[in-house]
Amino acid sequence: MQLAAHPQQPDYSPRQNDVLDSALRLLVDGGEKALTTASVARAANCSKESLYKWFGDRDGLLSAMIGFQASKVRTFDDTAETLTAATLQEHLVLFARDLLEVLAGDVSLALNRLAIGQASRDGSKLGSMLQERGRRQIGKRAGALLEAGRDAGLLVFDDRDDAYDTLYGLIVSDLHLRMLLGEDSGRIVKDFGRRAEKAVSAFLRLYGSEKSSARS
Amino acid sequence: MQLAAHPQQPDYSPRQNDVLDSALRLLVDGGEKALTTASVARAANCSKESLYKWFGDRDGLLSAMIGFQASKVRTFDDTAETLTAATLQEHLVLFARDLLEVLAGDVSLALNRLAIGQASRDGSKLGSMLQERGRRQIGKRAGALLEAGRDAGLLVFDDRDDAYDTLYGLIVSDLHLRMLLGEDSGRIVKDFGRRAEKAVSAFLRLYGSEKSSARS
DNA sequence: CATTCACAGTACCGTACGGTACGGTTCGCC
DNA sequence: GGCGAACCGTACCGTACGGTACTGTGAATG
Repeated sequence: MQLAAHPQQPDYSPRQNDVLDSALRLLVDGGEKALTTASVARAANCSKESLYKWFGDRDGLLSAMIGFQASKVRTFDDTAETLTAATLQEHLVLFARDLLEVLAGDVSLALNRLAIGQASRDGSKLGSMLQERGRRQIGKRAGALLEAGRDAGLLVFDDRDDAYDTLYGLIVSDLHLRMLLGEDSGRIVKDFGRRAEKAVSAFLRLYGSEKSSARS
Repeated sequence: MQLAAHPQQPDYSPRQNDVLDSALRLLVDGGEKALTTASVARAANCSKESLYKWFGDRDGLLSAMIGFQASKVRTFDDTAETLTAATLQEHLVLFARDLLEVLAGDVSLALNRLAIGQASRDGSKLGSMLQERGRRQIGKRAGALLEAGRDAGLLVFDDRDDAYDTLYGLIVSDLHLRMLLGEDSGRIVKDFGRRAEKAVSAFLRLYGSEKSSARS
């Protein structure tokens, strides 16, 4: 479990990180409407003037929040050992569970709602930022895993992105969107473990070589 | 292509439908921020007072917009004929294409963004409304198709919802979310036909009986 | 001690929006 | 013609928010 080092990026001071933490908390609790500059300043015990000095304007604050949160997601590579059919499946299930946990997280949902809300505005790089630092990053982990599986003769596919797209769809389907829409959490079965296993099982039936016999 | 008759619902007068149309147009063009009561009134050549009389308040207008749009989606059942392996595949591909077209539609994207933006607020039934009238409705069509396929011995599954969930994931994956995030449309391959075929092919490999030989 | 810097706290400004009230106009009805 | 309902256009009100300016304060620096 290693924090991903992001060489680029301005990177903020500890004090500013605290402020961003407060802002994220505020966003999670009350949605975008609750995220006013005044309320952020009050929650973080700082002045509005400092907010504007550090982040430029409100959009700058939002971008900083996304970048800050992204800097905290772990991107650990776990494909050191040589893969067997069993370990490949295990790693895939682990990946699927992690993906579902991340997508279902409070902060992730709040930030995605925020970015989607801003998507209609022209400039707003929030969407692409989230896309780049979120899905792309976790996708790299999956991509490495898939290629390792292919190198071990356990998976068969031409295009890695296609395979990953299929895997993602099998794991998530429209669950993410339903959560974003605020569907009563009671109706969403939180059994991510079972869902992950089923998705991986289906994926292996589609892309597994005959060498990897996956029985449900 | 038959309009679905929705017996329930208040249903608005033609004049009010025109207003809702203008409001949707406004939402599509400028996002939620552009959807002020004043701008709606101006675009629809009506008075704000009438808006408040007809829809109660701003939230009532938003709800009415969703209900209005949902009343326009066609839900035609096309499973009259007896299914063969070829026609089943054909119908599934048609369904997949329609689904993608609907999800990629301007109005659909705008309304989903709106509902997601409001999801953090407590009350806001917008999310469940969209869910109920959108996905549920089109899901009924898919469900009927899947069960017809099973009755014809072409598909094998225990739980219809599980099968539909898989089909949906294979078709859409995270494409919907990426569009909602406003990903540069240039990067999204608009080749829905090809995507639909690949998804259905994978689905048939997973759920098709040996009776239905699907070659890619 | 004097100076400077970073910052909190607060007051302030302009604007924009949700919602309401009112005058004027059209249309149907008696 | 007289009357009322529906409704448009606009003016209006209260409030909330983004952003700026100002004052006070504590800590570092010389």
